[in-house]
Formats: sequence, structure tokens, C-alpha cells
Amino acid sequence: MTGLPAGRPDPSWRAPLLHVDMDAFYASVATRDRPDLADVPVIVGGGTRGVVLSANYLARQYGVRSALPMTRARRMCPQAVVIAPDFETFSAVSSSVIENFRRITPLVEVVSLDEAFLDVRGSTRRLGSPRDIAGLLRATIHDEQGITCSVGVAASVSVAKLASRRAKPDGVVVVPPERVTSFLHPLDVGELWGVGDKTREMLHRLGLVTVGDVADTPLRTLQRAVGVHLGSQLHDLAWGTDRRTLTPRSGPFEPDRSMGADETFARDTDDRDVIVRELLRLSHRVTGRMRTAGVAGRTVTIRIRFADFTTITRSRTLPEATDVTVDVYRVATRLYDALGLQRARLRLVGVRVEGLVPRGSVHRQLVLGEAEHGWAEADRAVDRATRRFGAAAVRPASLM
DNA sequence: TCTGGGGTCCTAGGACCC
DNA sequence: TCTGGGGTCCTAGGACCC
Repeated sequence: MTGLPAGRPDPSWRAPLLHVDMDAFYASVATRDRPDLADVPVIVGGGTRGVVLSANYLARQYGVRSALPMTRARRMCPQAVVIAPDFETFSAVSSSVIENFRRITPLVEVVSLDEAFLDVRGSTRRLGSPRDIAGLLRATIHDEQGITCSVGVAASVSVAKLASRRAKPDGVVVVPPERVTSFLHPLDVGELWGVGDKTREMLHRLGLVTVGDVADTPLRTLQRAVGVHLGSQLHDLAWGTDRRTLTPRSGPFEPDRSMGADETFARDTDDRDVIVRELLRLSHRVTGRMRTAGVAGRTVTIRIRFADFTTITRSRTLPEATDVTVDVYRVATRLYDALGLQRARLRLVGVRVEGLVPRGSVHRQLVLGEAEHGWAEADRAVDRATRRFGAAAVRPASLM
């Protein structure tokens, strides 16, 4: 789809948004210096209870997909080489790739390690049509990083995103404005942003199978089925009329709204000691990240997943924001004990802190409280030691 | 040994205030 | 003494995304 008959005007001139998506990113990075793995199915994932994070295209021929349980993936493709993820390397490669994007335009919205939107409106005089820019970018990434990516080119972010999926692997798809509906309407509704398994099933039950079906459904009907918000969102997406502009993240520091950590046990457990110790570890991990980011939060939420995979949450909002390990840990433990679980076997526990605000804006009372019990200063000492000696060196006593 | 870990956003009910 | 609305906060659950 990249080739154009000579002499025809390039239709990408009216489609200045690019969605760049690395092909099988983790698997590509993990194997780029391993010519011995070039013709072998490769799965990136870990642990016995984990899921597939990424699979190369050879492994995908066996039906292996991201988010598939590792046990199933191994069964489907026993000859696959399994590689544990190395997020430091993934992040480093990602940063280099994003640097390439920013050399093309400052208007970059980074979606994740392997995905970004670019607005190239201001770059065409210097670099050519959006299609030309997509080609340039793909060549640069391939030369510098030794991995491939796919690019969708359109006038709206949602269409650009769908176009890049269509371009995979290692290709470019341009969808100019006049071809948007003919591109969108044959697609399955499940392709739309915001439609996952549940919504897709519900829409299918209603006889809405393609994006065109959704487009032809009255807005009110749609909203009754899936809610007011999602209903109008789907209506817009189905007509390619979503007006969302890209939001570059390079601007002023925008703190996360929440930070959390959870952990699946190697085996299900009903042992309160084990569970509470895990809550301490997670509280320590989360507040450590909060202190590094300079934020504090008021609402502590724990998450409990039972052996049968049902999941509940319990939360409590404090009068003042905190970033102190023991504050979060105490709330988490109380929430857990209040459940009164007896022999229930747990698969996972999690701790999350919400309502984050910059630490500097936190009320004076917190400072007084800290001075009283001294825990905040203790946290900071632990953080300093961790920076110098590593996480293994300093842990709460009950984790030793 | 089916089903990770990091997030965001929406909905809905009840409390509470004006 | 029979029942208003609007707004905000809190809690719980759920869907979704990468």
C-alpha cells in the first residue's frame, strides 16, 4: 500500500497524524543481537503464573499472543524459546526511538514503550509529505535500532491507530479523509478503541458486528446499550469524526493520578503472616516510588484476588495525604483484617495510593505528624541507603 | 499450576451540604 | 409531615489499554 502510481498527488498531505507502533517490540529487542534466534519462535514472558508479554511473528503462527497465559503458550508452541523480559533494555531502546520522533516534531504523544502519535503538520516543508516522513522514520529506526515498526497515517488519532495495525508488520498505511468511512466500516467493532471483549460481545448480541453497523445505529440506542459516554464515543469513532487532538507529554510535569503495586503469589495462600508481609513489601515499594516522584496521596486501596480469580477492592481515605510507608501499610493491614477472611486462599494482593498531589502542597498537619513519629525521616534514610547500596540492602525488619 | 502488572476512566449508590 | 434538586465526596466494582 506504500507504492503510488507516478504523477498522482500524494493523498497523505491531508493526513498529518502518524501512529507509530513497534513490531513485536519486546521480542524484537530481545532477539536483535541474536542471529541464532532469527528463525525460531520466540516468546517474551516470565514466571510460571505469568502471561505472554510479546511473541515474534513465528510464534504468532502458532496462535501465541500477548496476554496469553504462559502455560497455554508453551503448550501451543513447545519449541519456542522463552526469554525473560529485560525492561531496562526495553526502556533504553524506547528512549532512543522517542528521541528520533522528537527530531521530526516536538508534537509527540508517547502512549507506551512501543507506541506514539506524531503530529507532523509543521514538519512537511522540511521533510516532505506525511508518507515521506513515515518512510524516513522507519528507515532511521531500522538503521539505528535494528528493529522494525509500522506506521498509520491519517487525519485523526483513532484512524491513524487503526491504520498502523493494518500496516503490520513493517509497513505503512495511509488513510486520507475521503477514504475514512470505507476503511472503517468493514472492520469488526472490537477494533475500536474502548471496545474490549465484554463490549464486543454485547454489541454482537445486538447484531452490531461491524463498525458500519455501529455507525448506522441511532445514538440513543447505542447509549442505552453501552452507557451515555461510551455510546457517543463509539458513534464518533465509527464515523471517524473524533476530534481528540494529541497531547504531547513534554509539557509541564503532570503527576500520575495514582501509584500502586500488586503481586501474584507463587502459590495461593491463606496465611495471614505471608499476606501481611506482602502488604508491607508493596506499601514500601509504592511509597518509595511516590517519594521519588515527590507526591503524596490520601486514598489507600487494597486489592484482593481469590483463588477463583474473583477480585475485590477496599479503600479508605485519610484526612491528610501521606507518602510514609507505615501510614500506608497500617491502612492496608486494617482494610485486610476488616475483611475477616478465614481460610480463603488468595492469589494476589495489591496496594494503591490515589488522589496524588505534589508533596509540597501537602498540609502542615502532615509535617507535624511526621515530626511526632519520625517515620517520614526513617523513610528518607531508607531511600538514601537504597540509592547507595541497592534495594536488597535495606528492607523493613519483618522482611529480613 | 489457565489468566501479570502498571495504569485510567466510568458508573452508581449513599452521605452530606446548601 | 411527606419529600425538591444540585453538587461533591467517598466507596466498590468493572471495563479497558499497553
